[in-house]
Amino acid sequence: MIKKQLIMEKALELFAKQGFATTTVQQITDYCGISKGAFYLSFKSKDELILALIDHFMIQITSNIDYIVNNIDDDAELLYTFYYAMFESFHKHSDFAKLFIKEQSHTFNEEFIVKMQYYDKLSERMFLSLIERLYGETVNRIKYDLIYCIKGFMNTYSSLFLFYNVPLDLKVLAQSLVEKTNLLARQMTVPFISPELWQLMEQPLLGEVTKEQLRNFIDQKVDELEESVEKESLLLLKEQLIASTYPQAVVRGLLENVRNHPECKWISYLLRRYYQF
Amino acid sequence: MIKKQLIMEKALELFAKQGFATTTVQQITDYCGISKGAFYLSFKSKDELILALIDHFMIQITSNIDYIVNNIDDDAELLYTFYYAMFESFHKHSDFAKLFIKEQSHTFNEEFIVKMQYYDKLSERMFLSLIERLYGETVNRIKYDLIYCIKGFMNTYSSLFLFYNVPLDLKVLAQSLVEKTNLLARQMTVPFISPELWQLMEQPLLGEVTKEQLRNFIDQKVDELEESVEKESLLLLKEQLIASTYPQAVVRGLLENVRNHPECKWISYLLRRYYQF
DNA sequence: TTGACAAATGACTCGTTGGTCATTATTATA
DNA sequence: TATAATAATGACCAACGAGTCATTTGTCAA
Repeated sequence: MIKKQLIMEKALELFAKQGFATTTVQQITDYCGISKGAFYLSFKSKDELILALIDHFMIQITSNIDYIVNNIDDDAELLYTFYYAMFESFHKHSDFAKLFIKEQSHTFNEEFIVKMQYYDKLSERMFLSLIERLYGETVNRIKYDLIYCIKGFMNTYSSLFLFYNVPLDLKVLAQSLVEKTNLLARQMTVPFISPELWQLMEQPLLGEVTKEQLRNFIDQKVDELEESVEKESLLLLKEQLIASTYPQAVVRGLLENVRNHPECKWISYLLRRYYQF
Repeated sequence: MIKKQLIMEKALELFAKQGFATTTVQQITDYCGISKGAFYLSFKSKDELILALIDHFMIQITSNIDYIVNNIDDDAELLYTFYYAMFESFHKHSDFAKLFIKEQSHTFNEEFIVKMQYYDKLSERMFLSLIERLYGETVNRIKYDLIYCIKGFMNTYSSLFLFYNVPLDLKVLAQSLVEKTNLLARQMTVPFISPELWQLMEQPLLGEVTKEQLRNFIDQKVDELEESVEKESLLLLKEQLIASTYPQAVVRGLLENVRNHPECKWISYLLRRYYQF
């Protein structure tokens, strides 16, 4: 388990620097100070490694942002905090962000493409719910364009500080993007992306998670965990899924217990969405 | 010469579909109906091929846009026409656009990176001169942010129609982006990219072409060309570089002769910049 | 100390692919 | 037609790198 983490860390460094295809398994294992065979004890293949990396960090980032956004009551702060948290994440995990941007369009591995599309749609959804909450009905006609503008901002501004070594003033960046977004949201009148166009692009729909899937996820995680508050909380949350016995406050508390454990972020995110907290 | 073109066309198709790394030389030659050896009569390596493709199309697109923008007098139309021409180019050369987006970050080949940075800076320059012409002094503090917004728009909106098979209404798209750009240009007050930050990122400066370089370019092109008006015009333009004997009108005329020949677009673009037409 | 089990090693296999070159086909010239 | 020059071919080579597996090393309970 520790070995796996070591490989992921070291590999990420190399991938960010050289790209996935040009980094050999040998390089990774040399850099880790382990043998090539040891690599294949932790990962079935080189592809599985990058898939694991993507999941690991996207889960971390997505669920973190989602939590932050859902715990801000004041709409005036919302957008600012969102941008701030987003770029803070990219900055903190800059190696991952580089990898993610560089490898955005690996055409070969089917599973990889599906995964990327999944997270792309996921973030679009996040943007959309943010927009709807902030501007409500008034932006109905232009909301899909807003999503794309936000995506554009994220893209260009993040590659700016990722690939040039420039100092990064997160506060100004967030402020600046808040202003841009507000200007567009409040005054744009000519949308390009109509609801129909949007639907055309929604083809590979983002499925909802079922109760059974959630239970499986929890079972899996529980096996990997040591005895701890997190593990106990997860087990209780599983009980709750089967037969809801606890009041909402308890469920929220249990989720809070679990939220900060890096291994549980994804599950806690899914559960929060499931319970619509 | 014809063979080279055939290879470029067919290879572009395959690259757009499968990516550069996963397309083998064998696949390319099979698709062209020629032998593997024949490939290496036209290109020294597989890398040289992609470099040639990038140059070929970027020159085409860049010089075309530049020409259009420089031949519009009415500022009211300018931005619209710019966006329209830009996306029309991407649409027309969609295979190239796909390749370009997909391979934006090949870390391995040094020459490739330099080339991409060069064209990136080139387009930034184009955006900047457009912005300065349209909005003048008033946008001085926010002009670099405007560049990045435009880059962001180009990026997200083009991948939208490149990778999803959706119908494309160029007019609405251009209109929509014009509105967005105008809104931002006229009301943005919080820039993120300060002049100093901009300078930090300008490190690999875009060199000016010298008279000698231009003469070399022309000599090279002249050798490749059949007897034609274009060839004669180029020779005269070379004379003019050495000892300027003709009035401006003549030079302009000569450039006009050369402009539409696909092989001469780049030179005509460089000359126009040199003479500041 | 021993022996059973698990973890780790790295030499090796094997498929792939960019690039070469001796040979053959084609065209131009005398 | 003969000869030279040029174009084209595809079998072959060498390098590389993902993944395997027989063997060694380490661990721990009896």
